[in-house]
Amino acid sequence: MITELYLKGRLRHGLSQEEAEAIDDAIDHVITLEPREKLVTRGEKVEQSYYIIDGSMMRCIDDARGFRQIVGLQVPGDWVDLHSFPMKRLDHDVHALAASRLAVFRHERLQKLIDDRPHLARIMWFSTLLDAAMHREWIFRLGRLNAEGRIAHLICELLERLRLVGRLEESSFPFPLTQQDFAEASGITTTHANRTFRLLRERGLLDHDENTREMTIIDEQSLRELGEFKPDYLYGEGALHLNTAFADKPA
Amino acid sequence: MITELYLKGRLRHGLSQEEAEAIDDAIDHVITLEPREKLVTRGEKVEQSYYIIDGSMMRCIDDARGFRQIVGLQVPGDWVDLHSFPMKRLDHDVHALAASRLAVFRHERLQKLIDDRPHLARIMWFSTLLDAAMHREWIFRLGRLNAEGRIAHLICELLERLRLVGRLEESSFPFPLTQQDFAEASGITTTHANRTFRLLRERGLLDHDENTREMTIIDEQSLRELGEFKPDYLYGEGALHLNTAFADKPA
DNA sequence: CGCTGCATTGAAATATCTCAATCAATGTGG
DNA sequence: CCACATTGATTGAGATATTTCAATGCAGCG
Repeated sequence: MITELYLKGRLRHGLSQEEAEAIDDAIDHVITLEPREKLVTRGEKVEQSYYIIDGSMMRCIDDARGFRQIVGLQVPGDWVDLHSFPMKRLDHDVHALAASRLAVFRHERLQKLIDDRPHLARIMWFSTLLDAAMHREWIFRLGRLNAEGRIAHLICELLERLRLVGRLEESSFPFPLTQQDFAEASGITTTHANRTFRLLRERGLLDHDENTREMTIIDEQSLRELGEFKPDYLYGEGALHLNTAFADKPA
Repeated sequence: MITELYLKGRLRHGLSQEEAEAIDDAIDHVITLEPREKLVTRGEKVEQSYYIIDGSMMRCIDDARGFRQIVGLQVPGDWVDLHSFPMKRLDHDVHALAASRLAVFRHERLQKLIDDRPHLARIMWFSTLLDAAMHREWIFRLGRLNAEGRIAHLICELLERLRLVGRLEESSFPFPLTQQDFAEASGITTTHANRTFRLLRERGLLDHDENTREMTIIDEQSLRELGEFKPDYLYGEGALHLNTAFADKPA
């Protein structure tokens, strides 16, 4: 199954086998992207949405001087821009981070998919609401935390999301973000992001391999405290058993 | 019509008369709130959603020390927490700002409403996506703008949203936010918000009546430049010959 | 080799926060 | 009517966080 990670750890049990297959069948084709390749430009009219099979993407808005604010990061199992299906255009750009493989869904095809299956329409609605919940948490992160907290929170979020879809091996941080990316996602300068990482290193919360350039998370618990990270917003349900809205009626 | 402002200036033309009436008919009852009254608490399980007939609301997340981050503001014509319909609980608190009148929709009733009318389901999906677009713009606002820009941007957004639903008379700012509220929505301290307002006043962009405590917007154009405000993310009709998603198929 | 991209550091400038205090308007109880 | 508490706006002075600008180092790569 190409879309096997969709909502994994969240509502996967709310999808019947038949529905899951119907989603897979609705794929138009699969594309691959180079690292950092641009996929969609703000304002463009779009006719299809993308689902991440493998890789990672970012969504960003540029300021007047051309500096970038990352407004969202997407991992395997996420739709990059499902909201463009109802909206028909995006209010932000979309780029690949790592080399990525995406499933392309034409909106026309999605329309048919949900015409036949109202339950799938609500599943898809639900996944765009998870994005919105993450947006709100990012507003909190930028509005209330200092540089250390912002970076700690972001790391915790990514760890948790990768864990949910089973893409987290060991404790090394498997996400292709440079310090500049962290800065652009955290509303701080690259210089300051660098100094912040040094602080986190000095406190023994994480480490950075000089050679492989890979980050290792040493003390996730302390990072959570520093970033005031509570993962409930990633589930849309708090405890999985609370959400019976969709689990009740698989198909 | 109680919900006559719903999506006004946006997709109102995408709603047929019959659909608009069906929404009104789905109202369970109407409640009123005192200024600053709390409506929903983060994490609570909810069985209904609220639509603002009159008044204004805020959505907020508290930090570890109990300080508040406002993550969203709602005006007449908005749903406060439509996302709780698919999500079943909220990741943030909801409070009234001004005295408000809300229409209450039981989820059960909403379910019936959209079971019969898939087009309405998509309309409601669309309105939660508008919220998400505003969230993204707030991430940009907090991440890339300084205090002046953040406040200017917020003022511009509220002016534009009130204009869209026809609730903007003259140039005075008709929104019951204190300087502390502005601070809590902008990731700055109240003290600094105060100094920022003084700056904006000294530059002649706005004014503040000592007696009535009312703010007057003098130079909206300059505020837009300062806040790098581009209203496209609000998906208003004016900017939106592109959005034909729902206009195509009113019922 | 000499690129290029990314990480790193220093020093000075600036934005913002913290804490403490004052003021004006409003509302309350007596 | 006054005394008093409350709320929101305002200000000052010093501390701190973050930015800016400029420079260096290091690794991979053609």
